[in-house]
Amino acid sequence: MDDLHATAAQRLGAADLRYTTSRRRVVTVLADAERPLTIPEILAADPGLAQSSTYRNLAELIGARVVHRIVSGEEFSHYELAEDLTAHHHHLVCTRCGRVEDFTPSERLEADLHHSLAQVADAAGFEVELHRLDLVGTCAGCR
Amino acid sequence: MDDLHATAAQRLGAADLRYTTSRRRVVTVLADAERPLTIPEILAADPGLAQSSTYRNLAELIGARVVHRIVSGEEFSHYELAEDLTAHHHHLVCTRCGRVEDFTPSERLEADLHHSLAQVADAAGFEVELHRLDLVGTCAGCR
DNA sequence: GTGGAAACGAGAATCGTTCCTGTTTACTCT
DNA sequence: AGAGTAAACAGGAACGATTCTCGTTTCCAC
Repeated sequence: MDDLHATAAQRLGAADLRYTTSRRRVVTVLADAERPLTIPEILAADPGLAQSSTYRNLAELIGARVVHRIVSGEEFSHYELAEDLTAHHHHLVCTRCGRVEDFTPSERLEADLHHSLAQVADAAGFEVELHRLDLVGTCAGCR
Repeated sequence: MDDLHATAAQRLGAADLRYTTSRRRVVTVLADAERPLTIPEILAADPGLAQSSTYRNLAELIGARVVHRIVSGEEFSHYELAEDLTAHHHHLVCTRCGRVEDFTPSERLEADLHHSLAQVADAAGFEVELHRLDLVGTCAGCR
């Protein structure tokens, strides 16, 4: 997890940005959570953080590919560490409470996906950056 | 396509809503487009539509499961007919221009997906409503 | 140390979307 | 047909998550 901060610092540095204390704190909050968090959740997890700075820092962390933003559609966006800092995974989005959880599909499905999607993209002349696979429904707590 | 309007009318009726002229016009615009449209695009396609009414009607059409909303994250949301009124498909989202295109994966991938996702959902106690699979990247026109 | 650029943070501004409200439309029941 | 009633309409005001502004503070290089 020391590793994580080293990587974050390096990626920010590559974009001529500093890995300041408040940016490190945002990254720490996201690393400690085991699911994507909203801005209010991030601020609640570390009350020392200022809202405006956190929005700005998240934007810069996203630009440096340290953080990823998930726009679920309802209310707040969710933020999590970039996939290559954790593990490739997808999301279970609850339409009742808005909560977002992570899940990892089987290796086999993931490999098939990659293969099939590459074909589709080629055919459309589309250059794939990433793929998103979300399950939308009702979580265990809301059923 | 007459069929489409009949289904729309029926679904609205089930929710005690009327299939009025302006709602029919919104549905017609979406049916004529071969990709998800934004509000400005819908209004441009039929200048007789009022913005506020269109937002409200889209919300009601969504509630009646006639229309589906895609929140891409940047600027406007995109709207399209519900999948069971067209065909099951997914999206190519361009990060440069914000355009959203449809694509249909192979039957086989789709079947595998269904199977694997059902397992994941069961394990998490999650009740799946639908799955979303998006390819995010750069479209042919922006490369 | 000192200069200058980057980052901070409180509040203002932005803008897609939703809400309010008076008017119009369209079914239903005589 | 005509009145009564509820839904739908449409213009504009309001909302709220996010972004911007700008004066202050921090940090790094020389």
